[in-house]
Amino acid sequence: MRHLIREDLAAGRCAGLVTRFPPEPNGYLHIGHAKSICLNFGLAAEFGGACHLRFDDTNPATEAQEYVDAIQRDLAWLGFEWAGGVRFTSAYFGQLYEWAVHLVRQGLAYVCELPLKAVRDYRGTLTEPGRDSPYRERSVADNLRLFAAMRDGEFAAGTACLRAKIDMAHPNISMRDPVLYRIRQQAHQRTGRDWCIYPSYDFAHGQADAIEGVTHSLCTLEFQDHRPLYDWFIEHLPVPARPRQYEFARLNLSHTVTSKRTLRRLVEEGCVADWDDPRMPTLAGMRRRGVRPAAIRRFCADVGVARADSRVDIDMLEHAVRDDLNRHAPRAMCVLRPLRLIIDNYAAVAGELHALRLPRHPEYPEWGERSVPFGAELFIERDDFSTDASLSRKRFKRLVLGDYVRLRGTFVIRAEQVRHDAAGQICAVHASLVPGTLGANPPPEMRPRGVIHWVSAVDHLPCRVNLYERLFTVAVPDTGAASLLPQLNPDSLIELADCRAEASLRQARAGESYQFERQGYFCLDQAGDGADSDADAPAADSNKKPPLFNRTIGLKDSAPKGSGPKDIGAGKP
RNA sequence: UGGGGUGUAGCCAAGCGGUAAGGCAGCGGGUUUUGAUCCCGCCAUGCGGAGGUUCGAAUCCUCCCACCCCAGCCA
Repeated sequence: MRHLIREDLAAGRCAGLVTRFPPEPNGYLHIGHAKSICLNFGLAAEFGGACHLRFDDTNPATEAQEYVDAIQRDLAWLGFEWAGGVRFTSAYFGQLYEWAVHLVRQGLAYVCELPLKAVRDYRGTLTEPGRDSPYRERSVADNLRLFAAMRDGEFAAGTACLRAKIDMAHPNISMRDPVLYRIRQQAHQRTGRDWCIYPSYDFAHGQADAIEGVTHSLCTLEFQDHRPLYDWFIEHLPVPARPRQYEFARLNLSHTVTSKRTLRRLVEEGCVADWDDPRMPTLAGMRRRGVRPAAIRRFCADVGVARADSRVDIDMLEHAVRDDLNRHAPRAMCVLRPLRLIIDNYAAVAGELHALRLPRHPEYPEWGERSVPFGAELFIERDDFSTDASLSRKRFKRLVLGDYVRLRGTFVIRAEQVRHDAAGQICAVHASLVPGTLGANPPPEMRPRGVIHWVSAVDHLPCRVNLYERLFTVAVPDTGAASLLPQLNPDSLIELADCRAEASLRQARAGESYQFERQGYFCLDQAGDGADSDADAPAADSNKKPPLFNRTIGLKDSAPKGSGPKDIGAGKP
């Protein structure tokens, strides 16, 4: 793509570079759009050009203001600024109409009154040529009069349309007298009732590009067949510029879908809560989930732009998200499934120690420290404790009765005994601190099996946590299936209601990301509209009900198979 | 069996006649008070296939094969 542009610039085919991102406001932006956005805006920035935002709103039947608002929000969030104001194809309806009349005058367009089904029949098939419409040879005068009548609402929808007169036997089907204008007795969200005829994509897109001075109109592969038509209009119309269309492959991602149609199905069939459900690959969903815009931009850069159909492994996206968060998320501790830990020799060993100062980020001391309450009564992860002493140290690097483990940031402890409740469930573990192990290693015989995280049982933030995983279990979802349900991951959302976060998280702001050590990246849930600015977003403790943290993504887990945190545990709640 | 495209590692992707970049995944090792991060190493005698041109071919030519898109008054 770069090569093409450099060539065009070098050959003097255009003075500068102008691109455009042309969404139709009929759905939310998703990760696939992000690729196009990064390409269009990125190229413009790289070549010192401009990129326009233009809503391709030529079909009032499916479009709505809700989407134009959401799209602008997502674009701004992603970090791109469009040149000039927001543009709309609908703003060019007047000019487009005049150009249609121009074609009629040139004898290059005619009003066709064939019913829809007949138009299809006359078009021929992939291997057979089409036949001329019986209305094809109408006089210019008749066509002028009829087209005006169309505009004036004298035809019912579907009874007439304006077609270009090109070649019904053309091997490229999109050149077989394509429709320029069709009748829609429908109010448009921007032009209201001004029009009852609307231009087709083919007739509107290239001309809108020309009006705006777009030099490189980048679109996806499926429009390749339309390029001759795009050029035909530009050649036959007195347009002010000669934009050119270039195509690239759209983004396909494994384990998810990137089609607005299927995304809509997920919402409408209740598979997810809404367009901004954190499991959705929409920009709104990913934002809610805690993905930062930089991660999406990085991912798009990693993926590259080519003309070969491909499907990118979602691992690549997840890597970009983790890599970005690793460098930007402060660390904290949070116990998801609490198990009480009582330290019997606390006073004797720790004395008056009631809090610890731990770094916000182990690699960036300049980020400062946070205070973490510490004491004789803590919570640890249920999955981090086992009474099974036969578990090997290599396989289970956590707390086992009679063995040692490091409490992250503090002492090494030894598990002494367990207490059970009336139902026979483990309800508490008694442990002892190993003296002299605060900031120092114990003698070899007391080597801890590993490091576990913890939270003070008396001073912490009770909270809820939503764990998200891939929406689809299959790498390549069948979007045509009667029901999407069988392909969905039943564990794509796990809601935990009784979690305990360290006290410093009371200061967390909506949308802010943290790494909960040993677990993953989480962010305080935010209103789905993305309107919160950091300044006035509510803090985690500002609400009555326990705050909700969304897991953006788990830490990479290299535990040997069958021994990972998810595979082994003392019990689930 | 019309037209338009595309084939480089498990997945993306550079390469544009001079002897196969990079990333993801995977594997092995080191560091580590996160089974994370970080660091080191391995991972295409091979570029869809077969011929040909050339001192030299993933790059040029020929033929073949596979896959994708097009028959909306959607975009």
